[in-house]
Amino acid sequence: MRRMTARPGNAHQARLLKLLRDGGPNSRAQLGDQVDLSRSKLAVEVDRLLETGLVVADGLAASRGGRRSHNIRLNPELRFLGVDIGATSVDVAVTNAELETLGHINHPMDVREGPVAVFEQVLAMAAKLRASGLAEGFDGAGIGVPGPVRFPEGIPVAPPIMPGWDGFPVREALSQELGCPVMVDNDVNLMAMGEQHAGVARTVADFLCVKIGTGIGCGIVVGGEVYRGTTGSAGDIGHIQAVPDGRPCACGNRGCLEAHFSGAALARDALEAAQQGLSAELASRLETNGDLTAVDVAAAAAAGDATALELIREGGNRTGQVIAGLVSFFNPGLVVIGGGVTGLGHTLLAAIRTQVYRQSLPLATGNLPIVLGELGPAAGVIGAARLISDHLFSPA
Amino acid sequence: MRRMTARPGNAHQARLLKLLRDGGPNSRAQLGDQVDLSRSKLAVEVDRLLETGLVVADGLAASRGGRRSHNIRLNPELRFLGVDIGATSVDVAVTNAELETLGHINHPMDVREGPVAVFEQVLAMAAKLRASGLAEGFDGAGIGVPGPVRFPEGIPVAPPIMPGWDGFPVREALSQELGCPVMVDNDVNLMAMGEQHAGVARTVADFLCVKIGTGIGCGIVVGGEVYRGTTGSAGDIGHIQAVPDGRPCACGNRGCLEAHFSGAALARDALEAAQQGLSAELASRLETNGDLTAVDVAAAAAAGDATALELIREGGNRTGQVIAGLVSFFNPGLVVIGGGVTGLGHTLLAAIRTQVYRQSLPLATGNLPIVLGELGPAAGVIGAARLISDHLFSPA
DNA sequence: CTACTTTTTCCACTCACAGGACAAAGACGG
DNA sequence: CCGTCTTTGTCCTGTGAGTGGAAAAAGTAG
Repeated sequence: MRRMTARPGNAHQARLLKLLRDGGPNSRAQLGDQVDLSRSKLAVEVDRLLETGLVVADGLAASRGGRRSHNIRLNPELRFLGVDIGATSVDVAVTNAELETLGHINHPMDVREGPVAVFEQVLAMAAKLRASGLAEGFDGAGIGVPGPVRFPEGIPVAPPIMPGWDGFPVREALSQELGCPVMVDNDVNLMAMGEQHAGVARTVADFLCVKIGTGIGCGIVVGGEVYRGTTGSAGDIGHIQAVPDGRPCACGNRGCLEAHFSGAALARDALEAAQQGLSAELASRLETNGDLTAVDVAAAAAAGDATALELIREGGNRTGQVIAGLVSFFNPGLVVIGGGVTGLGHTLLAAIRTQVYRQSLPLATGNLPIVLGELGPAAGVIGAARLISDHLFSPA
Repeated sequence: MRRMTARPGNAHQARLLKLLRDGGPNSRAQLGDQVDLSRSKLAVEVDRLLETGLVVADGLAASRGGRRSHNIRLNPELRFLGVDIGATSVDVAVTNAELETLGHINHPMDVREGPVAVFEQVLAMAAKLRASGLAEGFDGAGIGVPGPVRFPEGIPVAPPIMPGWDGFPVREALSQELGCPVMVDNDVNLMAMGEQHAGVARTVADFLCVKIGTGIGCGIVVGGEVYRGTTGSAGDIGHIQAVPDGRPCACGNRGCLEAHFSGAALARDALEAAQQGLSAELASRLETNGDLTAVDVAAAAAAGDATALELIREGGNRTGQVIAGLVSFFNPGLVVIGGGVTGLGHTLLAAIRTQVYRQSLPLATGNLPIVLGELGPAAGVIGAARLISDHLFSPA
């Protein structure tokens, strides 16, 4: 098919598109219940949307007691590409316009290989998804990168863990290659959008989404909108001091949260423990794999290894301490914990909760859920699809 | 005069009122340059505003080369009352509709005496201002209280330093007494609004406003709007842990920022130092006054007293450390330092700056001014007037 | 006094939208 | 099977907001 290029012509159409995206097929009458428009006006706007091809008829709706109505839905042939570039792997997914994941693949890849190599990989993965019949082309793509982004231009700025990406015109380059509109954002922000769209944060206006992976970041949502800060580096909590005069960090300071707890720090601590003979479990895993990662620590903890549990608990305490500060400051309605270390599960969560509930004031914590993300590795790509759909479903 | 009760009838009128508030008298043509409306539409809306009495004619404008235009301005008889209830004193000011302070008085008062006693004082001060001819009555009042507020209802919730205020219907009670609309907010938020309206933050959309007085709080402005959090306690940074296992705090924890640096903590430390004979300067002041406050420390520091300087420097370091974390998290475009301890001046500022610039990443600090508030004790009352004017100049 | 600007008013025209009337299509009871 | 009721979809007209051009009003500059 020819790719869609139409955009909503006004705010009403944008509203309707978003309702159809979030609510699935709907009759005109049901839409009318949700927007404050006269039936005539609604009919006009729906007709225009049908003309653009963004929306198509979709059979009869269930009867509500009288004349049955015809459903309409977003064009089922629309396809969005969601790309989540992590520090050590790339996730790519295809969704329809309702942001349902149709296919999702993951490939290990070091982001430090630079934008050219990474994009080659991303394009190959996109081609693979296309070849498997899930899409003939893409109507838009959202890209998440593990570092701060100058959002309007879609360009990474001074990303600490992505040497070689600074100033690279990601948005422009990928838009060219994919032949469709592209939006770029920090991967943590996308995770927050993902959990907001389809995960635990569906009903919350103000929340924090802490992602603990190779590094540590935090998505900030204010009034339902992602807050990115003055230079796009908001939520960069990995380098908040967690331990006075603590471990040296790559950033040049000491005691950064990231230096004490993150995928990388955890692997290092586990290796140390294994080598010092503190944990038979970890040592045997080291023997087998030749290396240790956060996954090994999670497995060891699941097997009841005391050292692994202690590592997780201590890391959780550190993280919880920082989050407690953020909770006092930001007073969110929800805190979501996600990222690669979600596998550490409830040991981690319990440690974080303990710190936050102990250190922050009751008014801020009284009704504050602290939960694990619901979507796991899909949060990023769903958030990416959501990002581009928000863009495309806004008036031009 | 009869008090104004009119409100703008639509968003255009609201926009015009705010332009006149912030820009002073303006001709229709000048207003036309700032709003995106046709001349005819503009004329209609201005006429309606003139009819309501909110706006009046104000002579001829300066020539711009052609026909001279007639200025219009907000009714100069409109009066707002700004009230800033601090922990240890009350500020009350009268402004006109352009938020220019016409009179400002301050009275020491302990907020712990409870809402009834405090309001008696506030009403007496308002009466005094009225009696001095500055106002015949008030068209609206903004109230700042030193604790979290459930904003829509204007009711303090669980305020730690204001026993007896929890759940007291401040908005309703004062509205009754003053006979005009009232809005209530946290005093720190009002300080932020004040600096935004008439101080250092005029051009910044996202900034933090740290107020160090008896306690420590932080106003958060996102996209030009004050962010209050889910339960109204956002910005409550006084109980963020600044020193692991540090001093015990009234909140039950240890090492809270407020326990280590605030007006109260500074007075306590100064007293200790004086009694231990570490500072002749402080000891002599203790002799004279029978007590020591932050003001004495400021004076001693200004006189070059090493102990006082050290106290300030250490407090600034602690505060700077916490602010550094907030800067990493929030990535503001500006940090304003204000409150009672502003008298500590550049010694304090230098200590804070050092910590922030050292601990936060360059991307966040690169272009980040950290400055003292410009308005001093007037910030709160101006912010209060701004709060109620924002409310009254919005469509009903 | 003349030519040119700027401001203000006036007016006709467009357009979005509401809301009623009516037709279409089904549910349901008899 | 038929008539009545309910819901849905379409048509149409009235209304009010708003635009933009023309012209009048009131200046400035030379």
